[in-house]
Amino acid sequence: MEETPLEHERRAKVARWRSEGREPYPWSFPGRAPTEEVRARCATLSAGQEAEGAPVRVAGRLHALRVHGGTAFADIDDLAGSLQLILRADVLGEEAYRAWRSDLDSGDLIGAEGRPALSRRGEPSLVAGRLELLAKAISPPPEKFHGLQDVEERLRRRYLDLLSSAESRARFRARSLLVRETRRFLDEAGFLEVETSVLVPVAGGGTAQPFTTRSNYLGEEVRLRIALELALKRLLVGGLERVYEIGKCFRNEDLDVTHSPEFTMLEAYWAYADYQDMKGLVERLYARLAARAATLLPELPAAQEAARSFEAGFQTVDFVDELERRSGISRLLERTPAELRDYARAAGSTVPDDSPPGVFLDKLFEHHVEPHLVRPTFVMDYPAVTTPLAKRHRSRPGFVERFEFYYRGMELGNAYTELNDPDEQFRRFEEQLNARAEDRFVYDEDFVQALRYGMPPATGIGIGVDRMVMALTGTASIKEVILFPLVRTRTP
RNA sequence: GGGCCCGUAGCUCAGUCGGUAGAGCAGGCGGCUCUUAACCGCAAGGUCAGGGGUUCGAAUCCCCUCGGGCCCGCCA
Repeated sequence: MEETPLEHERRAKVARWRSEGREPYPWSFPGRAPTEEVRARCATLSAGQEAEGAPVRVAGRLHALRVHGGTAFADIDDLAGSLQLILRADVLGEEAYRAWRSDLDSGDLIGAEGRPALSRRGEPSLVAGRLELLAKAISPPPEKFHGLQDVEERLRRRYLDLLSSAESRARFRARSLLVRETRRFLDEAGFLEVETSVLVPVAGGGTAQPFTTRSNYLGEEVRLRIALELALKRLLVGGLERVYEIGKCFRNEDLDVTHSPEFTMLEAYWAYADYQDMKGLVERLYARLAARAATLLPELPAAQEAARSFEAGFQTVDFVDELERRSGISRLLERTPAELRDYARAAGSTVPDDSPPGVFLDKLFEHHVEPHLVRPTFVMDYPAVTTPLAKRHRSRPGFVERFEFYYRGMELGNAYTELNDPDEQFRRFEEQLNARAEDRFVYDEDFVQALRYGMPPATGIGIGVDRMVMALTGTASIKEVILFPLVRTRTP
């Protein structure tokens, strides 16, 4: 690996430390308190005052070092905050002070022990009586003020993004805690978390292109799942009644601001309930998550706004009514497929002529309605044509019991009253097979077999976890909520 | 798949009409005991993404390649 002159300089410092018998990469730093705690202890001090009592130990990454002759100010970052260390020649000793002043580089991980104090200018600080190098950084961190601006570098080397951006750390921490909150919510509602297979013989539950690979053991081609649906419904047949899974799904398609080939899906299935029950569950889940995000990210306007929006509750619109209203096209359901296709074309879609009519309706909806679904919105009751896994509507012929929900023009999830009639399921799969010239859709025979044993009436939902985090943290691109998004391998 | 844009020092960015490479931060040396994007002085740091072409002369113009971004299309 190439070494820059800066790195050479830092490596020389490591060598010097070692030659003096000091370890630049020690094993631990016990008894360390979060910087937050020191800041809290400073709250009762007045400017220039030092706290009484036992010294405190803190550790973190050196972010800036301001040297003023016999005093130096060092800012360190840890997970949740940052803290100024005050290094003084008269506290550390002249010789030690001089050594630290020249040995420390930004990016170094250091530990300090000392007393909390407010600086004369009122900055919460720790007056360091002892310092320890915990890990020497050979490569310098990104520029301290602007941070890492290069989008490519941020994605390829996420550690640099995280170590230089408190905002990025806060976003990914929020993601983790929101997922934890989701689990807590579903656990409390009596759902059982399960893990089903990522490697499957048939990638069902959608029509997206799967990734394929090969099992040496089986000597067969296997696929990465594109959805969780068919596995979880089998568990309903098996009597697990309320199940959910949060896990990676894979679709061999393009990456854009709302799609990633590898993404995290939450699906939940609830026996003896229908899509109206699921609507209530979604409303309660999002109210809770948005409130949580708002407290996690108090300085983020988008998080505060999301909390207000979801607390106010969802509006409910009807798919066909809303589409007719927004597009100005009347009697949509009486239109011929050719008419619908022409409307879709006029809306800028290039769908093939032989697409099923439901596809045209979806395109029209995407174009005319989706951008307007800014506040939390349930879109209810879809025409049956594009939804082979949902149950027919109890009172509207030609419709299925399905809703999607939206926020800020982005689809966040999709729910049905689940189809559990094995014969009708078989027919719907057949229709889907016939509707497509290319055999992208392989139907899952064993799933129909499972339904023959009886699946309880149930509702189910799929929620894109990445999009959920985007919505609640006000993040515009899915790549910014995925730690290591898929990027092309660099060829030298 | 189509269109537009970007790639210059470790990082953040300038670079005019084609005239031979600039700043800030970081790093080095020196100064400074309350700064917080600290400050002041000195010195150093370049495969201008890569390759080819036009030209007396290319970071700059043209072509190709690589990587990335945005928009459109496709992906229920």
